[in-house]
Amino acid sequence: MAKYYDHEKIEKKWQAKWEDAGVFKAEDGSSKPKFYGLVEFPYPSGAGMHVGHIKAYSSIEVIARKRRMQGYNVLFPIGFDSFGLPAENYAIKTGTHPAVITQKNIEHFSDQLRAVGFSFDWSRDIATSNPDYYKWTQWIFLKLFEKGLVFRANTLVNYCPHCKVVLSNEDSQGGKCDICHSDVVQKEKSVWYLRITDYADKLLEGLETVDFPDNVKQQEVNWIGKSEGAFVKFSIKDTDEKLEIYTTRADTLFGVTFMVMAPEHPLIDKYKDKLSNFDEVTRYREECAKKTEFERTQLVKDKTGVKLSGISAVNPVDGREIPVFIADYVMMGYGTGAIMAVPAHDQRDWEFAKKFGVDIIPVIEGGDISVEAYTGDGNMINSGFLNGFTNKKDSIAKMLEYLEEKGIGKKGVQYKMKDWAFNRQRYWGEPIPLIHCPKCGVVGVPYEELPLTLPDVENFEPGEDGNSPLAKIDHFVNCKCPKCGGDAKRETDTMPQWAGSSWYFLRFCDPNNDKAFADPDKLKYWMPVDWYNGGMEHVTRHLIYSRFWHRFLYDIGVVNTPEPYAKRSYQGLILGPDGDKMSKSKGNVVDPMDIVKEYGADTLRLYVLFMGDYGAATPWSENGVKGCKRFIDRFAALVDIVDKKPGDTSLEGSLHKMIRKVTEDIEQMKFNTAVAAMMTFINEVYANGSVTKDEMFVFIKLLSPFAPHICEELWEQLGGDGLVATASWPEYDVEKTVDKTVEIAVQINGKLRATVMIDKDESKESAIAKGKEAVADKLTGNIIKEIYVPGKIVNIVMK
RNA sequence: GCAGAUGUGGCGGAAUGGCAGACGCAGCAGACUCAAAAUCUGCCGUAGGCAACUACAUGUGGGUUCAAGUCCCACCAUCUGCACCA
Repeated sequence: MAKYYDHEKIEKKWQAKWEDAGVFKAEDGSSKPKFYGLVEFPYPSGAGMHVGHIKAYSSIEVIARKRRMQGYNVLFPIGFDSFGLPAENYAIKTGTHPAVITQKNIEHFSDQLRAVGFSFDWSRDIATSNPDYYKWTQWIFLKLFEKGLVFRANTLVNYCPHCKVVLSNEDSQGGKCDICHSDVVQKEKSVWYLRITDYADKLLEGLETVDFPDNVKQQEVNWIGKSEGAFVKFSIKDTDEKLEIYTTRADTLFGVTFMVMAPEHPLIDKYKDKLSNFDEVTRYREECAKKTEFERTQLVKDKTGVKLSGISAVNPVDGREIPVFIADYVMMGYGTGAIMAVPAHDQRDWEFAKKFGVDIIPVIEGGDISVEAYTGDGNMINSGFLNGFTNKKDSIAKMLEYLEEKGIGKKGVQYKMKDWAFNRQRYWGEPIPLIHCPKCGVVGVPYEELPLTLPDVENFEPGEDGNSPLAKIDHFVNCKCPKCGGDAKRETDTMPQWAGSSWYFLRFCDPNNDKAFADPDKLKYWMPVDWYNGGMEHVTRHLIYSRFWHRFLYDIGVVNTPEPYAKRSYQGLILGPDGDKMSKSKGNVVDPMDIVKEYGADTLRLYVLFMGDYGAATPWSENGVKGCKRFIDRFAALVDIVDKKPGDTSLEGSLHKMIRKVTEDIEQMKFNTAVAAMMTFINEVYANGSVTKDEMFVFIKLLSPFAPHICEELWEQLGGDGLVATASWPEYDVEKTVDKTVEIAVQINGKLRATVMIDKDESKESAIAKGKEAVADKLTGNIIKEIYVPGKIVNIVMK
């Protein structure tokens, strides 16, 4: 069909025309209604774009183009998340500065994005590694520091021995380093944290106000992992020490028969002199320290532990003396790092008690505790003042009342989410703007000195001691304390990859501002993001982090909405043609640029949206691509039959049905059925042998968000006004989407027996009569019931 | 273990409780061609039948209903996330 168009030529032609006309430029403060559509900006990797990018961007692309045609002032920006390890690793290997390779990759990526014809507003292009940008990342960090949300702690952290970096929980899911996938180990380190747990409740509450898919919300709720319970203090016999635990079942206190501390619990060293088996305890603790978190949690195995011989605890409600153990099934990182064990009603405690021969006292009636722990509801027994309570809500409330009255316990809340480990011992990231002064402690870099720029270095390799490469740059490290003027040293760690992307959507509102991260009026006009599409893999990372930063900025009064994203959607993975995840090692990676070259950008865009349910993982099919190409060719060839039958109105109903279907399906991200509706229409046009020019204009408009280049070309050929990109979205007439006569099914006892044509307004009686006539020979029994569903079905129930 | 999702032809997938399989791919047959590709036309869930038609079919087993892929109960399988969370 090359006789109709040359895709390479027309794509370049129209991309240039759009650029010249500036049709995708968002207008600040326009009186039109605004629409802010956002896609997750890419990390500009050397490999260039992946088909996954195309799918992720095409959805909001279609919506943005449709919104423009519907009269909205649309902000659809793009930029680059350009700090990160791959550029740095490449720099280590080749000696090229990360800034150089990053710039090259950004240009390459930009060219590719333009070649696909995405309607981004390129005038708002940003890069997180640009000092004009990270100046404001540092500014926000200093605000967090000022408000006490930055703290330093010496703790066990996730550490990747291969990358030589500290990782956040989010970056070490499953015990594997997110960057190199090697095993993460636990290491004692002094690290900077952001107090994201202070925002746990706000992040939970915010979820109730936004339009996110339920599974996305649920995953965030689980990740935050709020649990309500109580902190209870147990005395250690013959000492003044108290051992505090966290429990969600304070009402089972009478069933506590032992306690367990995490092997890392700091109190253990205090008991050194009292312990008769300190050597054994030490050996066990060393054993545990060697294990990775993965080994410790992933392998559900036999309970291990050691009894602390020589000390015992006292049950605060009945004074019973109970043994204390250390065991690695208790984690230092959750609650207080110690638990009260109720073996009768907790399976883990039950297993431990069986193995170590500890008493099991039931306090809730039910189950068979000789077989397993009973975790259901029941009457309280063996529980002093709680005896006779029948539901856990009441018994917990009563126990809490008692604990608070006696001063031995109080209500408490715990989260699974941990504070955000925020420093990396790496070069290619935002320098953390803090100064260590021997006199004043930690002091923030003064705002007027921002950006604190990355100094040039010779060697990008992290130090063997786990120090950042910046630590070797004396002129960077040595500085004066802004408070006292004395000699001081700069923090040499950099921020994690996630910092720059935690607020980039704000910068798009005003990307060139050098007085503020964005002008308040512009923020007020554009925010919140109306529709944000991205990957499921970012739900517990980027999405949480950016919501946290944004909420903080709201609390200090510099942004105007508590939540940054009004609506979130996600795309399903594109799998390789073999149905496996695309990966270089499997050799099943499809390069989108090969598709653009061979079939054209329009075909690629159409295919990624047509290939399947947008939210589901779908394998790539080259034949499917060809099918989309065939459709576009058939579409282009329609010019031959425009007005073949002048004044022909036979397609009117089909046309309005298509407008309706495409208009509605796009809003629900049902792109595959929207495209199918257009394919159905084109089949009808060819069957009809003619299409009017006005019908073609409508068809071109509907297809233009998906396949904009060929649509502009045909629009021009047929003499359309201006650009399709700025034409108005077609309206449909509901009346015209309804057929005057319809074929309905005639069933006997729910089974299809015939079909019959009736008028759309046919009366019930008449429809049933026509139905009966069609199946007259089969009406052999007594008719019990006759059902008519207007325009759908006649069902005759016979005995 | 917990949370969420999914299960429909050879494949990707459609179906506000109302004719299951839209649309696309692949396949088969035909037209055009010296031929192939491209293009066009027709067929295309399974079984039986020349056919009209009939029976069976949406992971399995029950149920509700005039009517179930869709709703309810139980189970199986797969995927994703979290996971000794006290």
